[in-house]
Amino acid sequence: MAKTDGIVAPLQADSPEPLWQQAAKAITREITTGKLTSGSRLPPERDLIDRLSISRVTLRRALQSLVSSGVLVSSHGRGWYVATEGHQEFPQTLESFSETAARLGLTPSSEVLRAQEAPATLDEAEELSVAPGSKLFHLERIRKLDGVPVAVDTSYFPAMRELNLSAIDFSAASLFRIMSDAGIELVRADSTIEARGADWTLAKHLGIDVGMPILAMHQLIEDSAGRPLISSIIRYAGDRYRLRTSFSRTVKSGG
Amino acid sequence: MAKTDGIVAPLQADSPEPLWQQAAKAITREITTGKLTSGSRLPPERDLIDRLSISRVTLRRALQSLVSSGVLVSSHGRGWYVATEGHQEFPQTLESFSETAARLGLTPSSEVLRAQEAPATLDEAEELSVAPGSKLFHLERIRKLDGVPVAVDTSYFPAMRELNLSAIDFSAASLFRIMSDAGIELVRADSTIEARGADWTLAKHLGIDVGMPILAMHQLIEDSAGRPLISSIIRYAGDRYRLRTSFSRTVKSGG
DNA sequence: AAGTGGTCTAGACCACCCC
DNA sequence: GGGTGGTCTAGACCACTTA
Repeated sequence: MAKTDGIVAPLQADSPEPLWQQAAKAITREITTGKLTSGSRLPPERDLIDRLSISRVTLRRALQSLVSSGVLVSSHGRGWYVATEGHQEFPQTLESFSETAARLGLTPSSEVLRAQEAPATLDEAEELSVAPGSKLFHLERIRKLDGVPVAVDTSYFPAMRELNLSAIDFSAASLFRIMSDAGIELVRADSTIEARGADWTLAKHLGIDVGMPILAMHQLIEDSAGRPLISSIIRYAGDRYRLRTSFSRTVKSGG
Repeated sequence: MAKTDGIVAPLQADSPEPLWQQAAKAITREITTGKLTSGSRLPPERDLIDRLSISRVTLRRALQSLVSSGVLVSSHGRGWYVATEGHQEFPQTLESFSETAARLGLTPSSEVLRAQEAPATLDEAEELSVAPGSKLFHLERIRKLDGVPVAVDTSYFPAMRELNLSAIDFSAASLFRIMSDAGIELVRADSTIEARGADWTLAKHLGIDVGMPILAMHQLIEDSAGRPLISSIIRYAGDRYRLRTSFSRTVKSGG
C-alpha cells in the first residue's frame, strides 16, 4: 500500500507558486511522461487529495484549470479523463503554424531575414511597456510549407539575458518554445486580424504580385500578469493559408 | 442601516441554477441597470457575502466568472472594479459586428439581399448534416456602419418552424438573438479565416474595386451537442474592418 | 494598522453513474 | 448502495494597499 504507482506529491507550500498550479503541473507531467495516457481515467479526487496532500477545493481548482486548457474532461459520477485527440476542445486557441503543417502532412521550415538587437523606438517601447531605447530583439522570418513561402513573421521582444539568444538557430526554433524553456509563460494573445494588399517587400518575399490579398494577424502576447512580452505580426499569402480556430460563446446573463 | 443601497439578495438555493451563477447575474444586473457604473468600486467581498447570503468561496467563483467575461477586474488590496472601456480586455469570444459598432460608437444597419427558403444542395446538406433537398433558409445581408457598407453576410440554416421566420425584419434582427429567443443555444463556432480578392458581385455590394483585399470568415455554428446549426460566411472589406479577439494559450507542463 | 483581495482547508450534502 | 464529480459553507492565514 506504500506503492505510489502514479501521481506523487512533491508540492511545497512555501513556494510563491500557488498549490493549485503546482498540482496542475504535477498532473500534466503524468500525462506528458506517458504515465497517464490519452483517454484514461484519473484516480478519484479523494485519492488525489491524499497523494498531493491538498484539499479537495484546491485540487478541483487545478483540475478546472486543466479543463480550460483542454487537457482533461470530467464526467459526473464516472470520473476525470485525459482528453482524447478527437474530443479535445480548444476553446479560443489558434492552430499554430507547425500544428497546421502536421495536420496537412507538410514540412514546415523558416528562412531568417533578420535576427538582431536594436534600441526600441517610441512606438515599440509603448507597445511593450519598456523604456524607449532599451534593447529589443527583432526576428523576421519567412515561414514555408514544403519549401513554398507562405508567410512573413515579424516579431520583437525585450532582449532578456536569460534567453541566451546568440545560441539559437532561429530557422528551426519556435519562439514559444524558447520562452517556455526560459521559464516564461505566455498565456494570452490580444489579436487583430485583417486583410490587406501585399506591398512590394512582402510580394518579393512571398513570390506573389503587389496588391494580392494578404491575411495579417497582429498579436500582443502577454504573460499571466498581463505584461506584454512579444509583439508579433504574421502576414500570410491569402491564397496559401487559412487561420483555423473554434470560438465558444460566453453564456451572458439571461437577458 | 437597513438601507440596502445597492446589491440585494433574491437568490434561491433550490433553483437548478448554481448559486454562484445567480450571484454573477445579480451583480451584472447592478451594472446594466446603472447602479454600478463603469470604473466604480464594488462593495468589499465580506459585505457582498452578507447581502447575497452566500459564502465567500461561492461569491469569488461568481466574481471570477465575471472577470473572464471582462465585466470586472480585481486589484489586490484595493477592491473589485467594474471594467472600464479603456481597460476592457479583448473579448474572449470573437467580437460580434454589433459589439464592434458599439465600441466604436457607430450605428450598425443591414440591407437584406436575400431572405428565403430553398432546398438544400448536396454541399449544404452535408455541411449541416441534413437531407439533401430539405428546406434551408438563406439569408444574405450587407452590413453597414453609419451607412457605409462594410461586409456581406451570407448564412443558411434549417428552416425550423419554431423560428417563425416570416415575421422577422432581418434588416434589424440578429441571427443569434433569433435563435436564442427560440430556445436554441449556440455555443461553439468552428471558424476559418482567410484573405481573398473581391469578386465582381462583392465589389459591387461593398462599393470597392474587383480584386481588393477581402477578409472572409466562415463559421459553422453548433449547439451544445455539437450539431451544426448555421453555416455562415461573412466577407469584410479589408480596409474597413478588423477582427478582434484574444487567444489563450494552453498552459503546458513546465517541461 | 486596518481594510481588502488571494489562497487554502475540512467537512457537508447533493446528483449522477454503475452494479 | 457505493463510488464519483458538483456545489456550498465557515473559518483561517497571507499579501498587498492605503493611510
